[in-house]
Amino acid sequence: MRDHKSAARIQPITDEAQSPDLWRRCCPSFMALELLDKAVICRQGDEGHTVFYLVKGFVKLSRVTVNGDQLTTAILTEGDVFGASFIGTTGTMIEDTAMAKGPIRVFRVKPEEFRNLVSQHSNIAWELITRLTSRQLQVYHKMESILFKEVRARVAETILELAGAYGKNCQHGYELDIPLNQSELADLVGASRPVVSTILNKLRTQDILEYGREYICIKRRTELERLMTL
Amino acid sequence: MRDHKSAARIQPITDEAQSPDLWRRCCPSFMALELLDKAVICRQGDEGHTVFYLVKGFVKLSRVTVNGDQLTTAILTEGDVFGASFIGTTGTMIEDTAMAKGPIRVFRVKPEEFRNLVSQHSNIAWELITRLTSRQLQVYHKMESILFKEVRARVAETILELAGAYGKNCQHGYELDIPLNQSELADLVGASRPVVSTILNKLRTQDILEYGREYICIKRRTELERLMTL
DNA sequence: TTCCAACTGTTAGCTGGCAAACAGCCAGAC
DNA sequence: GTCTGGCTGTTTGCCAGCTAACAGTTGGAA
Repeated sequence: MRDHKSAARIQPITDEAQSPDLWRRCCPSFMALELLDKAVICRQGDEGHTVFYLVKGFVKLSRVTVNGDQLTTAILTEGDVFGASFIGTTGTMIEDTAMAKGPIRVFRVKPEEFRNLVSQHSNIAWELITRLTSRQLQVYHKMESILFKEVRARVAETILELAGAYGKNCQHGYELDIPLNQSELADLVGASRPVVSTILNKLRTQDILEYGREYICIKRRTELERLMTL
Repeated sequence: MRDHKSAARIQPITDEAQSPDLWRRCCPSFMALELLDKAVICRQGDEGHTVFYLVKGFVKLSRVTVNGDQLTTAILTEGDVFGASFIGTTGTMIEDTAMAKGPIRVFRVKPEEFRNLVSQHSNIAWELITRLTSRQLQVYHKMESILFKEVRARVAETILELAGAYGKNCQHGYELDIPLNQSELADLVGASRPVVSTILNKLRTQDILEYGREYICIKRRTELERLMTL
């Protein structure tokens, strides 16, 4: 079984794309923002006349369906782009609410200007393309899991994925860098909160995980990995 | 409810990207292929040292999970790119088998050369970016449906989506251009074949659909649309 | 210090859809 | 023609996970 996820997730960003000067040159409307945890960057339903480039930190993309069901589509990292789905250049609606998880730094520009930037810097264009492609793969993989694995496996998978990309060592083992509570985890996994809660609890009694209100820590990784495959 | 899918799906392709000469200039390995229905273009598990650009026709991307479950990830149209997920430029595995649905025309090049092409033609780069982004949106939407809608609604949705993008008028109403049998539809919907079969049957007796071995035809679109929203 | 809001834990009952299994049907091969 | 393989139609259990509902916890605000 390939684990492209944990491997592919964090790619080094070309320094070029991080340089405010570069952006400023192409984009009159350029602005760098520093935001705090839980800040809402853009909201589902807004007219998408802005492109955001995440320079540092994590952003959660989530949506609410017409029936009020909650779903988290993705957790973004450094180098990801979101906001306007610059499809037709014309005002498309934003599909997901973007919220800072922990403090973040983002660049903000207008879509037309972003297009300029990309057109004039082929390596930024290429980076964007590879990123979009790998996000693509991730989503397909997640769909596969949702369709064919049971919630227990998906919880394990999701936690490992988060740990792989955004984890750091702590005293027990490996702690997630992202503050997530159980409902949020459930939304991310695509399952109901009660089920996720029970699963986590069982994992704790088995000494595989340790967790509290807003953190999760992996104690026995290999066990988790075993669970992942149903 | 927005129907970005049927709307956004078919975008006119810039003629530029269609020109073999242009490709030939950047890509020594360039080759244009004409393939017949059911031809396999690349196979899940292959080393991905080729990029394909679909010039004309439809391509089905599907995969088999470790447990043998079948899943169709996408149906591609003119202008879509597939094959190597040119993430790390290095040999990544291909995740989905690509099969021609009906006769097709594709361009084939090496990933490095494709990168050249894209770097030297910013509007091709941009087109690719917008396409990837809109495919992104579609997948998220599909995930949402899988999680929160029942199979009946998903069947309706899928058929409408296919019709919107790839349909043409026929004597009864609106016929899908793509040859799909029930198992294939089931794989695309993310449901089991028996369930899909029963649903289709019921839709036929309700005079909403007409279908046969490899074709589907919508007779009462508005009814289908009503079903779509559960 | 107490109170409240937001989080976690747990149960009970219901149900959509799955797997398995089989029967009819059709189309092209021979 | 007739045979065979693949497609379609349908039924029967069965169960994972959902909703609803409630109880226990906890941490910060007042």
